[in-house]
Amino acid sequence: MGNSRMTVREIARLAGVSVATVSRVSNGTGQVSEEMRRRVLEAIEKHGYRPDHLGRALAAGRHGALGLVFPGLSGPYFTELIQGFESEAVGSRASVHILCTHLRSDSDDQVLEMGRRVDGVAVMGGTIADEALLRLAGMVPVVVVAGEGPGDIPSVRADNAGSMLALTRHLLADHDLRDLAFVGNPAGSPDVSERWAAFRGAHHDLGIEPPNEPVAVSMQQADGLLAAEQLLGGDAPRPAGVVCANDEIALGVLVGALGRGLRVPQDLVITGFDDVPAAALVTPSLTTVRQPVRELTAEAARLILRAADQPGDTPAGSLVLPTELVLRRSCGCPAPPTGGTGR
Amino acid sequence: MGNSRMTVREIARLAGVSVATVSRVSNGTGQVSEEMRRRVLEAIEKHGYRPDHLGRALAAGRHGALGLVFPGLSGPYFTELIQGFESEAVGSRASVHILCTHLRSDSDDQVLEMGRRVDGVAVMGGTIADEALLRLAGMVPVVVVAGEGPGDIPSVRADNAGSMLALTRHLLADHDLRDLAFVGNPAGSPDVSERWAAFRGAHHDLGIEPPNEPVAVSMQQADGLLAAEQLLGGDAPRPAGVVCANDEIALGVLVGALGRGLRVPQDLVITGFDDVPAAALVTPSLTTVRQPVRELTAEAARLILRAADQPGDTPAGSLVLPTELVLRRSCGCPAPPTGGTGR
DNA sequence: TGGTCGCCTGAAACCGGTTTCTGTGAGGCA
DNA sequence: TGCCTCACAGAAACCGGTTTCAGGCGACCA
Repeated sequence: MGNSRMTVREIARLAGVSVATVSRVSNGTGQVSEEMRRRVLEAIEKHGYRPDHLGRALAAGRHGALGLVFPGLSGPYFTELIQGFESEAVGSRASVHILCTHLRSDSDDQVLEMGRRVDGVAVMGGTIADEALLRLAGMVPVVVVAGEGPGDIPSVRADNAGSMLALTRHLLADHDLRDLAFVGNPAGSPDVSERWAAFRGAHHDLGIEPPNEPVAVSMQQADGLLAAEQLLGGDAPRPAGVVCANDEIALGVLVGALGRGLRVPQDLVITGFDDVPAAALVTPSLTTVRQPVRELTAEAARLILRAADQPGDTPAGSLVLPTELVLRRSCGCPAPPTGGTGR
Repeated sequence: MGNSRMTVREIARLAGVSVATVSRVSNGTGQVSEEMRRRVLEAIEKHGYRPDHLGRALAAGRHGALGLVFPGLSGPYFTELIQGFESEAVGSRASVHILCTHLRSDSDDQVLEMGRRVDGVAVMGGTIADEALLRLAGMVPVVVVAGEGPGDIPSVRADNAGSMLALTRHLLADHDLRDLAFVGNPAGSPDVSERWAAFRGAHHDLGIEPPNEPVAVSMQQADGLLAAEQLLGGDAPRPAGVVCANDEIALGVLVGALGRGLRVPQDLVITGFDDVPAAALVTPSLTTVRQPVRELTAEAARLILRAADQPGDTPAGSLVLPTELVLRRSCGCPAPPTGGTGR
């Protein structure tokens, strides 16, 4: 028993019924007499039959699968994105296809190929060319996550600008800091681009000259350590504060600063973005911006599933999820009143 | 043009040929005259036809997809695993389905469902019940990654014991340390279980009494911070060294120790496992064990693809990839001679 | 000129399901 | 008793490809 080679016709033969009846029983659709149902269920049970996914998908005209495209996996941000997406998709009985485009020359082709295997795709902003994105959107529903798509492709993003504006203003105005550095590569992702723009914007609002160039590094802790080396290792005067594009970089800068004997925040202020779990636990705890990362892709999955269900529906436009400034010790603020974890 | 609703029959009608000819041309199989080929290619080009994946998969009896099952995503270790798998699979034109079983009650069912959608599955050790694993192996080729499967299911693992034995012996014998703590939950994964066993084994080999209990926490940096709190925060005498189940925990402990004003390695020795990029860059640089994480899943993908190609083939047995002890500053060793990154 | 061989083509079967459509028998009502 | 309705079962079409199989036709050979 339990052979997976069973087909609906084989079960029909064994149960002495037609394939239509087997299909009806196994799907719970249509009218089937008690006697027939019993015979079919018995045969199904006895031989461990489970309908083949391909046959079913072909007949239904839908794959029962969702795609997720991202540049490459780096750090907790991406794992949260994946888990948010996966959780929502599996909840709707859809499987999840992933595609890392990073360092792959034919990624646009790969994405189009994915478009023929799934019912819809979520694409991280800035991952593939606009032209490929538009062609993809011509085959299946597409949602851009953490970025904006061309045309009327809907998107789900976090409010980068609002909180980064508030954070930078807090450092400049409330803590009266000057000479802030920004660590992160605006060309690397739409998110960082928005954060860098808001960082500069806050300076301009207050009539302060912002730095001309960011310290353009990638988004992992190791990159933060490299940035620390660059900012703190030489003979150049060190900045008063380092605004990092994400928490991982910030943790790297923090470790680099502590390893050099600097006191944070007295000698150097450091801030992050994302509010990863470690941010609340390091000493000093990290001032950062909390964003609903999982919710980003979960919402994208919901949009895709809805669009796949109702082909004629109009795209949902762009959705911006709120973020929240989380003030902790590393910017010079006193420890939060209770517990101090901020979570 | 470019309508994705085109079918092989439609193209055949437009080109004035049979569906068999269209299929032959689009696949490059069989013999087709130049004239026919030209007409078919013209129609394909003109209408942007690309064969539907479901129909093709159904006819071929293979999905062109591989599955990867893991408990949940935490940290760089898992992202490396995914990327190793994805890279190898996409290179063979197979798409990648992922499934996070973490905190999901029906994960065994989900895994079996995945078994009907892919040509083979790689499952992280300790992720699903043995019984479900055996049933899955009855439907498609299965490889266990970082662990051992029941029955004769092949597996790909890193040599945890060898390097952890060497590392612990190094701390006990070469640095003459006593009272080492182990941070990590052996019940959480086969990897940690093996490392904990080897940690104790090295003690026994040298006639030293190991600690009875590990500091059982999860595998992320935040958990290392919690472990630091537990080990260094109270009034109890602090250990001479902390052997961590992975680098992330170790970095957490390191940050916790530095944040408390301790000097590493003078006041406290810390070691990790994995050799993540940040390990070489922190101050002090982290003594750890390098393991070929991407290679683990890449090898698993290759095994699966091979098994899917040759159904009668015997399973490959278990494969143990070598690991390497990387001695840096955090155990008390002098800085490596050149550059010091160890990479 | 007749026979054989080989190249090329298309009709049809097949992969494994779902769904429509037709038909049959039983039961209710006049 | 005759007619109508309704519940239920099965044959067949369908989803979109691939592949087998049989046959047509031209070339080559005797």
